Amino acid sequence: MSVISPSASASTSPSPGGAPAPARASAARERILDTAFRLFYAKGIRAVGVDLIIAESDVAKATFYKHFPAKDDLVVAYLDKVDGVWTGQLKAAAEAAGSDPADQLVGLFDALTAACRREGYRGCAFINAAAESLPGTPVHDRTVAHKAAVLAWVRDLSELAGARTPDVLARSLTLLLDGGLASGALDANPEAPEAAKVSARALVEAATADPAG
Amino acid sequence: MSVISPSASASTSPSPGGAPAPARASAARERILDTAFRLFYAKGIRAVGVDLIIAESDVAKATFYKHFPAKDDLVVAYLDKVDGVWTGQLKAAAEAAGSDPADQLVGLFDALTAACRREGYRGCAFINAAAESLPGTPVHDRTVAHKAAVLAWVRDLSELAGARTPDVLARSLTLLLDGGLASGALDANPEAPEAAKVSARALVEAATADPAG
DNA sequence: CTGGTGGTAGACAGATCTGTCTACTATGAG
DNA sequence: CTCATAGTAGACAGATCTGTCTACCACCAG
Repeated sequence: MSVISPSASASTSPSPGGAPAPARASAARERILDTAFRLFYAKGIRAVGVDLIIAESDVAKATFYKHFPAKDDLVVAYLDKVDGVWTGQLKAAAEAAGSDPADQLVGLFDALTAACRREGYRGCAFINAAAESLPGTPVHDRTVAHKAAVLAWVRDLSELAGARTPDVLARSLTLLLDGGLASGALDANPEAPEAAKVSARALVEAATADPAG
Repeated sequence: MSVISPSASASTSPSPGGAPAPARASAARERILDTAFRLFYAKGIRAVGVDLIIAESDVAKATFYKHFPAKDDLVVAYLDKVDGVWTGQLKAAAEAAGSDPADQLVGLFDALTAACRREGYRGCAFINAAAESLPGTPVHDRTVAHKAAVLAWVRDLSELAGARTPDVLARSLTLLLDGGLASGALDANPEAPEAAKVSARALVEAATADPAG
């Protein structure tokens, strides 16, 4: 837990032409990460060897291992990337549903519907990664952290929506979400995300309805 | 789709002493399958090599390949076994809740709670297997078939319970169930199965309540 | 001109994994 | 006794996978 990069953002040469390599985000590294994003998700992590990623990224083996000393480092970077994309889609779907937190809790399920519809949809990258890793490993921990972050966000929304038991509501909604993510991979049928949204609405309404006056 | 075993059940020698090998279920085969059940679930399918299964089963390599010509054949047999066990637990939990189908729909979630509590729980074997296989392969198909069978069973119960839209209710409940199975592996916290059951009750009541008179 | 940085190309080592094959043993039925 | 069946023990081939290492190239800052 040392300071990794003192004044990491204070790049002395702030991308002169805009072209080359600002420290961490070299073109080669991005190519590797993009390839990993595509292949790991499509085929599974263990099913994709570093040799394939290297070939499809058009980089040299030494370049690969310079950026990612071990395959697992790339896997974690891949999960970081998926986290950014998926969390962004969830929040965008929620905000698209309006400013009412209760509506947002229902609206976020539109991200699920869209995900399941996508060509090559193969379930939740995190659940899949967890299935291929052992508890306690960095990869598994990254998955747990992602799910905890989503749960915390939904819990905050539930509180804003005035749920009587925001913890229970958030847990139920993420359960529906995870179920939809997992089922969507096994059943192309669009019924699943639809049912998830309908159920989410029912649960949100039940949890926020005024019992008396 | 040919007839695999004409009069398969008509074993000419119906287990004289009860001891030896009634055709398909030799002791060696059972040992292999038991070992696979344990190791595949605990570590993942790709993470377990046939050599390890052979060593832990105390069989010879030739014996292994006689019973399971390829590793994937063992994987499918493993999923068949899991299907039997898990489906049995689901139905037992449902029946333990009484004779009212609505109660059974809620009670089946007790199987989820029990599963998540078990030492070494690592999620749903089928979701995990799907994460490690490609759509269209026998292993993946077996997973899809299992999920379809559970959905069909829950749908029948929903109909018996008098749900207005048994399809939607069944879909929602299996979503909660799958979500609980997936989350349980990422979050030892027993809140998840509890929330699943509470939500299930709410959804069942909402779906079967008499809207007017 | 020099030296550091980031990259290319690819051989290589060592482990591991699936599946085959040979040779031998035990047992029970006819 | 004979023969088929089920099993044991383990070498072996061939593929694949991670990670290392050598050698070379291009560019830019000082």
